[in-house]
Amino acid sequence: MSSLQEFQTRHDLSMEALCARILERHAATIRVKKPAVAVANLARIVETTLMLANRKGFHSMSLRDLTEQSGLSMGALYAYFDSKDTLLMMILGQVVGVVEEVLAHPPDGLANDPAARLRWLLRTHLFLTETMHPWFVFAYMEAKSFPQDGRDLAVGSEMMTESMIAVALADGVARGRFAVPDVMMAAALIKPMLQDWYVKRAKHRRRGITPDLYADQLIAFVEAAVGLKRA
Amino acid sequence: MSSLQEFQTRHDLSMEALCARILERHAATIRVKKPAVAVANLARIVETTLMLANRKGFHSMSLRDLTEQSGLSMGALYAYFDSKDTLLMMILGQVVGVVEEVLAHPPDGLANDPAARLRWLLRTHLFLTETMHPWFVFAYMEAKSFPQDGRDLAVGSEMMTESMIAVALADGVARGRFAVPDVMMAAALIKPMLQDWYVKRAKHRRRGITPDLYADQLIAFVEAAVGLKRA
DNA sequence: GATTAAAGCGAGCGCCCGCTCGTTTTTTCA
DNA sequence: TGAAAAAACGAGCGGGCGCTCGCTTTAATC
Repeated sequence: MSSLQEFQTRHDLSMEALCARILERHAATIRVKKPAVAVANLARIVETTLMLANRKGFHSMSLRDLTEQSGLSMGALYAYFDSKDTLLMMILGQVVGVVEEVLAHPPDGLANDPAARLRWLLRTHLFLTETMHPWFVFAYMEAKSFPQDGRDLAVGSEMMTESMIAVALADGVARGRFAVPDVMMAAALIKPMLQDWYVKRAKHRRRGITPDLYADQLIAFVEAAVGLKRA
Repeated sequence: MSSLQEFQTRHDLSMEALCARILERHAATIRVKKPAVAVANLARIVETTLMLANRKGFHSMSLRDLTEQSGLSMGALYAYFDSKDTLLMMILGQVVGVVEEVLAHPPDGLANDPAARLRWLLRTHLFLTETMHPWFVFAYMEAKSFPQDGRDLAVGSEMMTESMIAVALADGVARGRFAVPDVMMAAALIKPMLQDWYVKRAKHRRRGITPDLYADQLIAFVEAAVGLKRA
């Protein structure tokens, strides 16, 4: 896997596909029976929520804003969630779920090449957050105001990806490919550079940096930092 | 300058000193005449605001929360600001002002040593954000909900520190000390590692990482990444 | 210790919030 | 085609919001 386009053909992360998953997960509480209707409306709701929340914050977005922008009535909204917090948790849960799915299964053939595995991790993370940009901005920026279980979910997800980086680094050190004094610290330094892609995407865009370009530059920067030696 | 303690003796960033500066800046609108009283109450207001806003978001913090936690009445609060947004801008303005002051004046003797200047920038930024931790968390997390001029202020401040890093890198490249393919990109990658110290301080603390330790490790990581050659 | 200015107080105003629920509209299917 | 089921509607509810202002308390001055 090497380009954003390839990544996006491999994984269906369209709004419809993502909302179909949300519907599955919350079938018990969503009152609308016909899946086609439910998915379409969930898509409208989530799309609008991400737009408004990322513009002025989830808490500052009122449900009246949401009805106006989404075209659904107040009553219709409450057929999909039973409180504003539940709406938040639907979105967050989907983000965490996708991260788990996409990152936890690196392709075969990378098991014996820590440098390639690290490259795959960085690139895949960037392509994932690029594809689901507003979702990740939402999860990152609203984390502070999540209910307790949402906080735990988000922190757990963050720790998981960080430790995947750490494992790749440790493997590289063991095989003599990397020179890293403190593996956990290095992983902790790499993570915010990954996150910066979506947190400050407007800035990077303004500078003409594409996801592929950012990936290349980040990988070069990290490989120099961890002292990569040719195999 | 090499340790956090040294930094803190050099710069008075106590709550009182910072609020005295806020008072100066907003003397025109603050209705309380006696400086001693005004500074003391501003300190209570700002301290409480940072605590509540960093816990659950500035917008979710009500002024009634603020009266309860600060011990001041509603009327007393409005002797210091004329709207909740003004309170926000007071804090933000002080953060931006201090960054300007502290970072814009590197000590003499670093002019001809880009590696030392880069080290000084990284260390000083970390020590500054460590000393004013809640202020920086506030400015970073609430940025999205700033009024337009606040956003511009924050973005400008961020760009300034980033370009100071970029200038040091470019100087190093020109003098043959660094090997960096794209100076602006490298600076853009370094900035989020600086910010991670205060954004995720709880995590680093849990791992026993002190500011001095983080500074050492970050500097080592960055110097490897930019290919530092001995002078 | 009286006078006056400074500081502090907090109930109350109008507004908008999240959410409910009786009603209407649309869809389904014998 | 008409009755039942599903979906959508939106005015209205209690309550908390930012903010004001007439009043009380504290401090300074002679």
